[in-house]
Amino acid sequence: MFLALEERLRESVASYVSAKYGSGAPVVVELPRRPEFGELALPLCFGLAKRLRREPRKIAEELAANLPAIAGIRSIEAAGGGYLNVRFDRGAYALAALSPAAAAADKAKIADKAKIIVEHTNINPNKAAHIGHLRNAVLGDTLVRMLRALGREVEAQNYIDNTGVQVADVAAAFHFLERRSPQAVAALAADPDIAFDRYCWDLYAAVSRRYAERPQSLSWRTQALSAIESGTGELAALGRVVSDAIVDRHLDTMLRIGVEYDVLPRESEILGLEFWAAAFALLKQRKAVYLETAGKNAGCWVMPAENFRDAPAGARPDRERPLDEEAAASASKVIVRSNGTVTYVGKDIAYQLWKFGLLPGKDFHYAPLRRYPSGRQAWVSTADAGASAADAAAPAFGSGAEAYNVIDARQAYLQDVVRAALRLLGYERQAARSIHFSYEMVALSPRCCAELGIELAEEDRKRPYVEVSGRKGLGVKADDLIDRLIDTAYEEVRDRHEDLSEAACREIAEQIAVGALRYFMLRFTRTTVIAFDFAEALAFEGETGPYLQYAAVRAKNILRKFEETAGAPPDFSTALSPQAWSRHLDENLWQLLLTASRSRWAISRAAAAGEPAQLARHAFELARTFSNFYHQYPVLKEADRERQTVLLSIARYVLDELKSLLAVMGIPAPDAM
RNA sequence: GCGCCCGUAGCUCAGCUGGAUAGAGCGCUUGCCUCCGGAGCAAGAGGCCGCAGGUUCGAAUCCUGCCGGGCGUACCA
Repeated sequence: MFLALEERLRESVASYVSAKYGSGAPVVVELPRRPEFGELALPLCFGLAKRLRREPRKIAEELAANLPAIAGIRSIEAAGGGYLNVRFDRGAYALAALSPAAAAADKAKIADKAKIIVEHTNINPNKAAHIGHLRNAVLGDTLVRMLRALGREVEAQNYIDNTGVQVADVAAAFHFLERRSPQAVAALAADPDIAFDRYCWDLYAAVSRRYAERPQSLSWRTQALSAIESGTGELAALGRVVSDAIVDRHLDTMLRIGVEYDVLPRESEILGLEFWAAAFALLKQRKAVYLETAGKNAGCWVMPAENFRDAPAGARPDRERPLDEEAAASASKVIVRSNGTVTYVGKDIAYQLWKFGLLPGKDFHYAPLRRYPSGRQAWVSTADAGASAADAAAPAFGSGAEAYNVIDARQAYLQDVVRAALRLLGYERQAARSIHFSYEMVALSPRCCAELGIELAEEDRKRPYVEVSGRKGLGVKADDLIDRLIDTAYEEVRDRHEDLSEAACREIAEQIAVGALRYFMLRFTRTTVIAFDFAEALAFEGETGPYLQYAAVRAKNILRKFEETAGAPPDFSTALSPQAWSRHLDENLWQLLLTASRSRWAISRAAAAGEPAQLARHAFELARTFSNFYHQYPVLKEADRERQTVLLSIARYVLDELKSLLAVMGIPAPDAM
């Protein structure tokens, strides 16, 4: 609704201005900073002023007087130093916003049908998920939901690095430290009394300590790594048992917060089905990599640094000291190690190529992994063509037109290397559409460390925050945080609802916990380091998920109580005339309705900016405006029937829009709180 | 050293492609239940937007240089 009108305004003004002043510049439309300034503002006269060498205010006045009428817009006036303030025809706008046609018209405008692949979560399957992984999953899942809400086809992929060092370390720990067989570990993983992911969390920290204390035990890692890569032997079997069981736990954890995946491509298949071999052949053929013969990288296949660094120091003429050979070698990126095994970057290059359908003749086989309660089916890659019945039924994964890689900012360097590989292979367009959707880490605040009883090293004590480290076992586990959120919410719900059963309270508490957690992760822009603090994460008041949920509950209550006492409400889309709207639509009501009507605009703006936090902000603004309305307008006590219908229809409309915003953020809308 | 990110109210953060009087939440102070549940509403105090230059009619926003802080720069991912 809002989007359509904004579009119409932009086009109309642009064509008039280009005809009158010959300016082809795109017309920028912004939200006025104060409501008195109208619904939209055009700052274009400032730009015109320069070209025309006239005062912006004068141009604005001229435009305001001469612009042709635009349907749905009541007035355009000059304001301030040269703004054009635009006011809508409120009655007509309200009527249109509430009509089912408005929503349908928005949905019909799907710009692009091409498939988008969003890769997120990507947790090493060797230990329990922690809060950093939650940020990744919430950002990724919200991105998926935003794009889907805008009508795009989106494939959610969760890449499983089941052949890397981290899994090798835990496999080695079971083998060498605990002397357990794959069968014994499988039994451990199946034991309902043992949280296997937590068990591995501790074991991973233990083996890392062991490496630090006795470096010679690092040979365990080497043995495990090569066993896993060849796929044979006890250590390889351990690796499989560990990673499969942990992946299952991760899916459980993520499902708790409403995160689902379409497909889990695994690194074992990148290797086993020779995706990597095919990619390596391409890289060699294009001379994107070469075999280093001297220096510290001797025996490795490397990619020279100038391919992925825009301005290497040696290439800059203003630098007096050019890069010497030693430095050049150390800046190169090793793709294949001297022992012949491939690094993560190499495997990721193969994966990215597959995502864009650039490995001819290569595809995974698939096996069904789990069916979500929502009905969505998750698949996992497999090398085994034997499961052919299911395999044949699997959707066509991969071959996307665009890929978002939700990966934390610390991996920017590796992402640059992967993109450089695409470019070197001649896939310039795909490289440009392989987007590193980066975000800063979640660290632990000093207070949080104190609360967890973590003893900090001397140098860490002075820091503003401490990095989470799986290797050190330092962090807050995702499930622990979710449990605490539920417990805290449960106490609150219990206090407020003596009428509800324990199970009902529990369900509401879970919804509140998810709302609190997801909103917490979304409030921050992607470039902000979150210094995690329990007090902040567990807050349910102010700008929090539960505040938004509470606004929805209040709207539901109004409508429910109305129905209980007065029967079915009228059809709001037809019950009121534009005149009726104009009679009752005061400034507050108008601002509320207007804010609600901007939800789709907010989604597309947040998607375009790649910043889910903007969406969170908008949803909060809507909830806040509604809370004010709730307090100020006693809907059920309203004696004037027509006025009551206006109020009710606004409540209905806000509820619908708020629910759709919550859904895009993956936040449940409880019936009661 | 080089690259990227951050520095805005006591604290935690917004501020969209430069635009109108710099915003929110928490905390603090003060009001508000004859109520559709207060996880709320209203009001108030609180800001050399790190510093210094520059570009511009106009800079929290763009450029340069400093000063703090973080991350990266692995044959880990």
